[in-house]
Amino acid sequence: MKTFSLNRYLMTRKKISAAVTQADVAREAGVSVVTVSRALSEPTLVAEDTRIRILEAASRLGYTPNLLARWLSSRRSKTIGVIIHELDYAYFSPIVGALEERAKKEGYLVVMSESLRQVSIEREVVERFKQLLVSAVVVHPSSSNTEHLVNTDRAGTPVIAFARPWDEGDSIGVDNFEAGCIAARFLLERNHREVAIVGTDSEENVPAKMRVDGFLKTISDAGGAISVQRIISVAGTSFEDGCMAAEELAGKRPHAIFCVSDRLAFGLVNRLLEIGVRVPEDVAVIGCDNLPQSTYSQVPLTTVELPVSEMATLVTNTVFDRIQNPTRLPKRQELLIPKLVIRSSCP
Amino acid sequence: MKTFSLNRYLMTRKKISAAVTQADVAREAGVSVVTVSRALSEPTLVAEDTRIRILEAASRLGYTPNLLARWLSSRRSKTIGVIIHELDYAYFSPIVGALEERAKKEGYLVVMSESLRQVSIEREVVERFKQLLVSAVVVHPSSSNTEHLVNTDRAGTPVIAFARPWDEGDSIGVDNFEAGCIAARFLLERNHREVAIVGTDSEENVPAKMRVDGFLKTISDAGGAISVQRIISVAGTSFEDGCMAAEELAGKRPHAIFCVSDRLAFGLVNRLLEIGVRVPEDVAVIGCDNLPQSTYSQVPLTTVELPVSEMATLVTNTVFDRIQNPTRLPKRQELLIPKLVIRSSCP
DNA sequence: ATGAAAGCGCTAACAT
DNA sequence: ATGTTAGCGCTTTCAT
Repeated sequence: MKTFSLNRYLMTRKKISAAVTQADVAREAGVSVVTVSRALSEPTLVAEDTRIRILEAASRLGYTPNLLARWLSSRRSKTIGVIIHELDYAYFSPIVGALEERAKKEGYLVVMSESLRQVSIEREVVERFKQLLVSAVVVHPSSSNTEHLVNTDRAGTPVIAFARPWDEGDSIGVDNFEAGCIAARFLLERNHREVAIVGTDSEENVPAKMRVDGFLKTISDAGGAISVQRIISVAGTSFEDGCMAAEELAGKRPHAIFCVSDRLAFGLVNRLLEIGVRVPEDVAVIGCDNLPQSTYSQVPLTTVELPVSEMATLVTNTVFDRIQNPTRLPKRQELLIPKLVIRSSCP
Repeated sequence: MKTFSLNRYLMTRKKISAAVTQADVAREAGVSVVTVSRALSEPTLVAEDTRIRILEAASRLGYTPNLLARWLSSRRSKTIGVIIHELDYAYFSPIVGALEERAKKEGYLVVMSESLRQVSIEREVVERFKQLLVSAVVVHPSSSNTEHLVNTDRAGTPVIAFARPWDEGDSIGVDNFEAGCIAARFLLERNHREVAIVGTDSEENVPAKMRVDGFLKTISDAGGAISVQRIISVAGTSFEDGCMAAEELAGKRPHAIFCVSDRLAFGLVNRLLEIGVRVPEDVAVIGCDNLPQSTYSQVPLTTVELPVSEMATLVTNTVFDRIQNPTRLPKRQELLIPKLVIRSSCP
């Protein structure tokens, strides 16, 4: 009794239902398993007529490939692991979208996970991705601690960072310093005299710091044409944090306020209006990110737009370059330039 | 020469780096592979001291489990496939969040994919999930065509639908008819005489239709206290669709407008304001969904809130009930009741 | 162009 | 409590 039929025999006895395998198809088509495998993966290696016979047999039996088996024997899974900060941070979604679209074409699966901006979680997720033998990791780093990313990359799994520049590997970043400069230049241009900044305490939020730095630099370069009345630091960059900032600023008002993120600006504007401070009549507000909601937030937001769709394309291309062409050599380092979007909050 | 060492020998020659396997750990710890496997998966089956020895050996060698192998031999992958409409539809994110949290605890991986509201894509994704041997599929169905879901469920992979009721399987739905009733009752209460509805053409959007039906039913039950001046149908439920609706409604204005989705309402309000129609002074607007942005949209939106966090809990529990307890018997059918949230767009 | 043999790294079934 | 044996379903040599 051959192994194969013994197997089937046992299954029948135990009423285990098993999926149709390449072995079944092979028998049905009168060829060997290898030929079936090839007909499916490397069609050119199989004669036209055998291939057709196999494909027919496969569909007749309702064959479904087993990805786990496929991936295990080829020693890597056709998956791309993506790590984002949070799901409802709409900002990244075009990036994942572009990646998914390309992945679908190339037969890859995208596996997505949230880090909630915690390195510890990020590390765990990366670990899990490795166990899955992902072909590449795409990550929006949540801190400057990137040892685990460097190690993973060195160990042979390409890691591509986005949004936040990363010196030691492929990175499609944004020039956050320049973002701050752009905001400041605009306020100078519009002749706002006294301004305030709403930034964040969070040690790990380097991008936010860079934005503040760029802003301050531009202002100091302008030599006293404008003065920074206050710099407020709130705990995070959420809507609620923005509300808190409003409380602090309601008293002696600057002419304009620069928020290091749009969400912060949404909260700020919301609370200011509640308190009875008009935007932009009493105080102008400028944000940074250009989230989709910025168009129709309470007061449509003037903001510095991050070039997300450009990032989406670059990230996607870089990922597949690395997968298909595993030369370890030059790391890709992009630093995209943001651009101003003028709406009513700071006309 | 044992297979094992031959293997290593070849790898060395060819400079292939391979991961540390249980076999390596077994040798290091002086036990068999099975014992290693057990020490890792079923610790109670292994003596305290051997277990410790194995764990030490594992960490000394830097062992990482291979999920593909694990899943292949156990004939199912510890993954949960999730299908949502679109990534930037913030609405579902608490559901995925709750699922991920629980999944992490139980050692499962969440694999997420977008259907873009197309059945064809939904079908493809389900197919791919099956090939992955997912333990369960969680889906926000994009149409009433659910054959593929029924089949998958029957074939032994539990399928749990959310947001949209689904008769033939587990479903954690929302009472969309009641949502429409709630909106209508509120308008009646506030004595709006002439109202309009912004709905959608899209054949497949049954939830939207139900909302309209509930709305109309309540109004006709009220016997002429209120009249529906117009029912506008736009192509989808996006911001842009809402803008189009505004164009049509700007002329002869109703007292209040019910939009079957918040995004529609955002677009509507945005365009109305641009045209010079004030909300709520000239016309009141009520939406449906209660997206996070509704709090700080141009005019904070009065809307009918879908009980998302309740859904999140129910979905998560149902999923793991099914996974851990694969009795085919009674399907879970929940229909959650929405509730009104009053903000300024319709005070 | 096709096939036979040998694994991929792990778990399950059955001993002991 | 531990080991032996036999796969999981596929791909990858290496022959033919």
